[in-house]
Amino acid sequence: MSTRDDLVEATAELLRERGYSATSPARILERAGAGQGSMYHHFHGKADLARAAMEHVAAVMTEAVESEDDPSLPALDRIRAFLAREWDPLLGCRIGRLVQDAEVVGDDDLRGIADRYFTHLEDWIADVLEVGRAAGELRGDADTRAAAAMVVAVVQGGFVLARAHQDVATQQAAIRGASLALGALRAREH
Amino acid sequence: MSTRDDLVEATAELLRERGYSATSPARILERAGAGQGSMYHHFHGKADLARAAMEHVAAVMTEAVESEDDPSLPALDRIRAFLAREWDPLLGCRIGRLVQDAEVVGDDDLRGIADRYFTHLEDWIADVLEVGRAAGELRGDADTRAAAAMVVAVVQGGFVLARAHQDVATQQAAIRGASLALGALRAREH
DNA sequence: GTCTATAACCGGATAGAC
DNA sequence: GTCTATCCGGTTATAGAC
Repeated sequence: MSTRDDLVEATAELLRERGYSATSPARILERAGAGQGSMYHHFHGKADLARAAMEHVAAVMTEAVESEDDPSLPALDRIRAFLAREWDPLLGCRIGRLVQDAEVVGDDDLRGIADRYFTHLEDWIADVLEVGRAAGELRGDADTRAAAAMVVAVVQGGFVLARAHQDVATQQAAIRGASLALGALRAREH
Repeated sequence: MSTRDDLVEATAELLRERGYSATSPARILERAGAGQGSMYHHFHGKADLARAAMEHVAAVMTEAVESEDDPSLPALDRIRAFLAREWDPLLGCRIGRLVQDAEVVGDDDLRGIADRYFTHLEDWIADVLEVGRAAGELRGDADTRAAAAMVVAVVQGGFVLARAHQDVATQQAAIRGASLALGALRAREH
């Protein structure tokens, strides 16, 4: 693996463990086993390196969600499988966490990565639900965009609660609550 | 108002605007119109001042939620009124935001304030739903703890999405989705 | 109780050798 | 392409005068 890749990898790890502001170039270099010259040769600076790392992480996470999906299942089962994924709540979402950092939100390049990541996820869920509606599985008047936003928000909020409590149980409870509540979208049985 | 109160007030504002790590004592002093000596006279340091500010904010927010509640309404209406409160999503939750900061989570005094704040909120919502179940409004098998965790998580996750998108609409959609989905808890009509 | 001066340290970035 | 030495600015904390 190239020094450049080592730097991106080390940055991604530290972003996950400590967030953006609290991650210093010095620590990145230490973990990557590289000198300062390498970093400033391959990247313009800390923000540029973080941008590369965030883009890598967002691509990996998006790919993971879609590769685990089984489109032959009923829509609600697909969404419930998404909710039931293995999250790592104590570390927080690798993307969502960063967006609470003023430096990240103040940099349109960095925030844009999170923006597009969540937009893609919300669209994907809404599309799955639309398929379910077209198949008659869901109510004709189901608000699929609202439901998709709710699903993504429950996972993200679960991370917040897990970190506050230092305990994974509350995120699991929130996800269970959302899974159960999604039953409200189901078309009435005849 | 005393210098001490000015310091707590200025800290609470900056915590909201910039988070914990990015808030320096120098900025607090500038905003409070005080010198460094005052701060170190009244508090042990930055963490101690933040603790006072977070405790103040958590108390104010808890009080606001409970004072806006109308216990004579049906349970689902009370929870939906909570969800429909005026949030300020672009700034993030004054408590939940801080918990993504490694320095806050690493300090049990600071994290403990967030921990207790959310525990209290989850308990309050679960209690309201229990009242609704006892009154026959909700299904007998409703998982009130899961539903309470979901409600708090949707609000917190909505803050995350609002910041990522720099747009309040997604939080509103998530809240609408949760409000609608809570209908799954309602007892069947006979 | 409040002030200013200063210490000791760490952040991000640059310079220039190899 | 990678290294080390160095700069400048900002951070938290302390000292000691008023």
